[in-house]
Amino acid sequence: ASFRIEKCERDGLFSWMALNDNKAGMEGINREKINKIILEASKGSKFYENELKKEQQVNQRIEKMMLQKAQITEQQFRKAEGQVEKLTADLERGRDLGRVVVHVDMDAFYAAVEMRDCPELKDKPLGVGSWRLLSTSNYHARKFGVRAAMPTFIAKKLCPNLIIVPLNFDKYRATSAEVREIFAEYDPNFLPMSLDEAYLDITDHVMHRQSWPESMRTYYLHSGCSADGIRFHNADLSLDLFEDSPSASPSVSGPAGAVVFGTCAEEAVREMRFRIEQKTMLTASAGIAPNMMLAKVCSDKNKPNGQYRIPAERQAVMDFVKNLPIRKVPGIGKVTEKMLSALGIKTCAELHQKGALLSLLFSETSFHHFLQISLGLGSTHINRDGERKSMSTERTFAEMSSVEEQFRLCRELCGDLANDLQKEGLKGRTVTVKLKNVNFEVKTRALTLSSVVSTEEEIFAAAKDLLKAEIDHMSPQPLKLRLMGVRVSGFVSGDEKKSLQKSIISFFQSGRLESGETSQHSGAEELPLLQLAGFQKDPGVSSLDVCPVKQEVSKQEAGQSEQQSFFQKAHVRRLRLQAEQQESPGPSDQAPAVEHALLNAPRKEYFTCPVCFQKQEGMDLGKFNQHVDECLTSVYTASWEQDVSSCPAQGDYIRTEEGLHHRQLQVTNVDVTEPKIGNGILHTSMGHSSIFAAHTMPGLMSQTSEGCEEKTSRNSSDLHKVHYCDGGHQRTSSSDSKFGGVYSVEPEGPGPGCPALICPICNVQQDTSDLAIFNRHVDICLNQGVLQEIGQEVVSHTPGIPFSAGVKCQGLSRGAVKRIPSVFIFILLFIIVIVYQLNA
DNA sequence: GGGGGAAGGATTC
DNA sequence: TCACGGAATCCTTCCCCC
Repeated sequence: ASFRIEKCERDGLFSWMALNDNKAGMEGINREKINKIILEASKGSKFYENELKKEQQVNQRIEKMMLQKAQITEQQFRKAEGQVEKLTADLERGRDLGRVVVHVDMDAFYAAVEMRDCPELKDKPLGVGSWRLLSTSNYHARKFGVRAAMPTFIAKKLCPNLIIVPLNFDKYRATSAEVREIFAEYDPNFLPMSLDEAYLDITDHVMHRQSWPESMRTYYLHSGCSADGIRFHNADLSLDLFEDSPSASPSVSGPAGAVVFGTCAEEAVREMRFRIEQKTMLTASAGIAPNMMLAKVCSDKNKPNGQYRIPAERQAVMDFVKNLPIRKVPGIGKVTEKMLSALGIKTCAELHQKGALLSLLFSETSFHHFLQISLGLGSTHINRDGERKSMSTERTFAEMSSVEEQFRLCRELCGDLANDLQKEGLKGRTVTVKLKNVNFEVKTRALTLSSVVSTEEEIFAAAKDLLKAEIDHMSPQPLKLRLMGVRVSGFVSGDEKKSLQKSIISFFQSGRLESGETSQHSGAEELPLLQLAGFQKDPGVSSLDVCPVKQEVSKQEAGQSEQQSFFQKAHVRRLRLQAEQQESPGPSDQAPAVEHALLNAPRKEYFTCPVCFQKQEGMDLGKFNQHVDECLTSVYTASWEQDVSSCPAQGDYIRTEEGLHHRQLQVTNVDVTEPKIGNGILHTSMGHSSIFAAHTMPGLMSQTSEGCEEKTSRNSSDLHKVHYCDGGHQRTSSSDSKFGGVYSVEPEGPGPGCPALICPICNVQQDTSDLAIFNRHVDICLNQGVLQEIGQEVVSHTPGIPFSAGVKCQGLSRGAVKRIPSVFIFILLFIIVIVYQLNA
């Protein structure tokens, strides 16, 4: 390593590690001296080694790019030039100079707040952050080369007198709120980018301002009192405000220090900055331009405490952009800078000159971006409605090799993330685990689930499998980590949420992992019958968890979760029994008794009856089953008394969590004494439409109403397509459903006011209004599917990992089907009840 | 070939 | 103090499946 470093030093390749002085307040500093100190301090560290590695990777990319460049023919180049010309003309046509966009950035925000609240710090070099890393520094410290995101030990080497102040986000948030109040007066829809910066579109404000009387543009200098009670006079602070543009200075007059601002955009921004300073004692810088990209660059131009405006004219924009270093443009970091630099591009003008070359060497997206920059184009519409795409939490720590600690931390992170997600009411489908080893190498491992997740258990169920996979991958070497993070992304949109609420299928599948997890040994290969019954994969249980896992019952999760809890608990019981019966296979080599201990945090337990929805506490599974049987019997008995030959009518009631509902539930042809699968079809009537919940079992051919066949294979990921009817028009949708879909049938067909009888299994309309005949047909369909399914081995084990929920059902005869436990009837009932609930 | 997922990387504050 | 963050977004590349 030392040889490599020496070689690099010789070759002068340290620009990669050198100080990034692309920051206000760092002009005119002794770069050479500072870089030498940084280099000496960094040399030999793991971080440094990793940085060198990264730099070499970029160098390889550049070499590859140069090879590509060498192979470009004259003809290709001419063609590219033509395309660039055409695209440039298109972009020019779309140029919009009509908006007045402002980017406001508070100067050294955290440091400025600390200095304001502790004036003794005002003239001293200050760093704000931890003893590991600085978040920012004041302008005194910047003169020494101390800047944001610098490790504190290096900052101390650069500036031994540096004072370190810890972060105090509550204070920054409070100040930020004050500033935002002012922003809102200029643009109620301003876009905050962080605590200290925001974009505003003041086009409307400036327009209205033209007719404002002077009194509305007059503000007063006043004395104030800082947070710690020290008196100050803002007149001192505000002097700088008017220095950058004397010609446009507002007039200060009168004994009270009245300041009158003008009507143009620059005056409006100056007024805004004045008010910010008066209110918070902090200065802000601003950029005014026709688009966001330029406004951002401008706000840095006269930092600190200054502003800059690019007039809304094409030539002014082009003049500004001409000599602008590409590194100043947001979005161009050190990698892009280095790559472009290798092509001889350092300014935006050069970026445009080499447009043809760039179009041949970079992706279309990148090239378009470059071209826009070179023309001084950017977004003129401030998008305030952007939805969050992901949420994550991560933590850096001292080296961690213990599997026990790693799993514990993983669970903690999942818990933290779950809290954050729940605060914003978000549920996502993809769980990503981020790991950084002690060599600073970062790995991410992601898993996209079939249903959305948001609770600690659900997230942890996926995250720990991902973590486990990495631990196993490293085995027998320990996984030495310095950072772990968990991210949830793939949030459902508003529409999807609605559809999810409606979908009983996804309801059942909550917490169940997709096929991809199979390879992660996560126990996706559960018994389909159990899946159908809602015996979903316990989010806290993977194939690793042979020990019983208790379920946490969140009080916040009403309704659905309560119903889920029964199945989860029953599943847990099943796991427990299985575990007791089997020889304990023990945890996998690394993982753990510890992991089990972690997973087995004590939790409150109770069952919720899926029939009467009453909470059943203090019962063991036997007693609870007895209760469910009794409930079922009473439902069956009641349903026998109904006239099964008439069309479903409204008028019956069903009990749900919310109470009794005016809905009908019919159960026909059910043999109470000997429940038989498929021997009963359940009808639900929802006014003008009937809802049938249908399941498509693995290996079953389901037929759509248009006669097309959708093959469903054993691979659950193949079961995405759901065909369903909607107002007579069949649609195909990609859905979470693994079992099938929800069939909505218009009340046309056999009789007025009666729904057409469409078999929910084969999806073919039946030419009868006789429910008994129809039921017989569905029985046959259902039995065929079930027989096909259970004729196969429905539970597969991950080799070497006994999955305790596994129940083998092989080679069952038709007779055996008739003796399938009451659970199946019970499952069907449950489906119906849920359908009612959701539609109620 | 297109779409989607996974993984890694660049960039910003 | 012997040491380099956390959160979010977007992009690219690779791979698999249809």
